[in-house]
Amino acid sequence: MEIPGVVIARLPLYAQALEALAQKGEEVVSSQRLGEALGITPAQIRKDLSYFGRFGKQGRGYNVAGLLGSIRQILGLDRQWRMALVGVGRLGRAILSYEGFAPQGFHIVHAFDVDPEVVGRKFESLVVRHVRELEETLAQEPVDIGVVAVPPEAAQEVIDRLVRAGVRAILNYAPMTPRVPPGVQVRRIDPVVLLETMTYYLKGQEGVRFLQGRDPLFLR
Amino acid sequence: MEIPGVVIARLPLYAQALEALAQKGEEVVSSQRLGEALGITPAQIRKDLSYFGRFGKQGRGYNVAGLLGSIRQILGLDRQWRMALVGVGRLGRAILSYEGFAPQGFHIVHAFDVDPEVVGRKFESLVVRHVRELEETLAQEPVDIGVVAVPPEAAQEVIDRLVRAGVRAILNYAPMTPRVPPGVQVRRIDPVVLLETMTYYLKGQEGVRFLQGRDPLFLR
DNA sequence: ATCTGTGAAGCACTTCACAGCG
DNA sequence: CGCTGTGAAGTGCTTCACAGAT
Repeated sequence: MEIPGVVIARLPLYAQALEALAQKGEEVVSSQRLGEALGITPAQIRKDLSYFGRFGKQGRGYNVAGLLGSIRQILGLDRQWRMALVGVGRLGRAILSYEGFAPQGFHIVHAFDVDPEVVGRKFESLVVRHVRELEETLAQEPVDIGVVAVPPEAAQEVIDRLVRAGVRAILNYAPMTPRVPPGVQVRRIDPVVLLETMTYYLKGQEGVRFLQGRDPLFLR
Repeated sequence: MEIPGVVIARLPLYAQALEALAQKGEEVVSSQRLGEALGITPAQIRKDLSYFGRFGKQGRGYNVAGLLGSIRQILGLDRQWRMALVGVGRLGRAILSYEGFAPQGFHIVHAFDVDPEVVGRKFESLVVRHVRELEETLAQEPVDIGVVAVPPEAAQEVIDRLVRAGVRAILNYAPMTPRVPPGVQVRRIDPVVLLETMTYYLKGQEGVRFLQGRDPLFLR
């Protein structure tokens, strides 16, 4: 059975909420309560989970730790993931020093740049290599995911090279839309694009405009 | 007429692509070509634009500069937007030094934190105030958008205070889902959540799994 | 001849509503 | 008796296909 992409996109939110519940010591949660925490209908949550199996107990709800474990396994978070960063400017350094990746099993194991000021320097115990060594490095020590933090003009070429080097997932911080072959995953991190989707609703001066229709998945 | 949220979410992508075309000196673009640049069908683009008016010339296409201007106006980007940052740790400082906001009309005009090490210090010519001064500061110099870069445990309270202070849009960098009253816009920036939506497709070991169904809007 | 704008059809996701189980 | 799991119904977005403009 083929699972809607939008369902996969919600699973990490479920996992995040379940982690918070687990940390509070909650052992059981109903689709009702989980839905309230996430602004998602209980029916949606039950339907989503039903794509993957039966995780709940009727009359009781879901075991928090158990469901969290199941979702993590579904998402492939029961292993470590290796990433290569390209672009070690201000943004790239912020990404390198972000402590949120490792606890979820994501590790930046290579960093590349073209700037002679940066190549050879060490950040967070990683020596920056020149981008020209990208293919060679990834051939010897492959990664699962490429993280792109270069200027938008350079991003397409970097992504092409990552893909040719076998990378099948790209986390793209550059403000542009890359072209990639089918089967290569791309996700965009672009705060300005998100801001621009909010100003539309703000501009109605104190107007009472709401988000219409289905919540388009930058859910909250 | 009420416009689907998903349509609003695509407009910034159209604007971004049009800016790139304008910079290349292109004067006219068809829905076909624009769609190819964005991985969106031409019909989708024409339908989206038709919600707001008739911007094209039959037989020719769209004037790049003209359409860009129209979209910017629709999104409310024909003015400046004031933002307040809460949380001036590593992430907050990276946000403060990000040069991508100003060119699109977004300006951080206040920065708040609770850490005595940080309060009173100056970053990018902004003096960090204590969060206890948030309400007073925003009463005197209001902002349109709140940017939240505090630890997840603190985020809900910060967002509550921003909303009570009149902020109706939140850009949330904290890895949690806040509850906000209806009419308040929230957008999430969470690289880990996006990574986790990719690992699902990666884990099928060289498997040929593709994203199914409608592209869930973290489009590329 | 080309490309837009759009009603209508198609399709995918969401919500309903209830059987069934603890 | 509460809550899950799930077919069926409902809804809204996407794509089609073509009239119409240049």
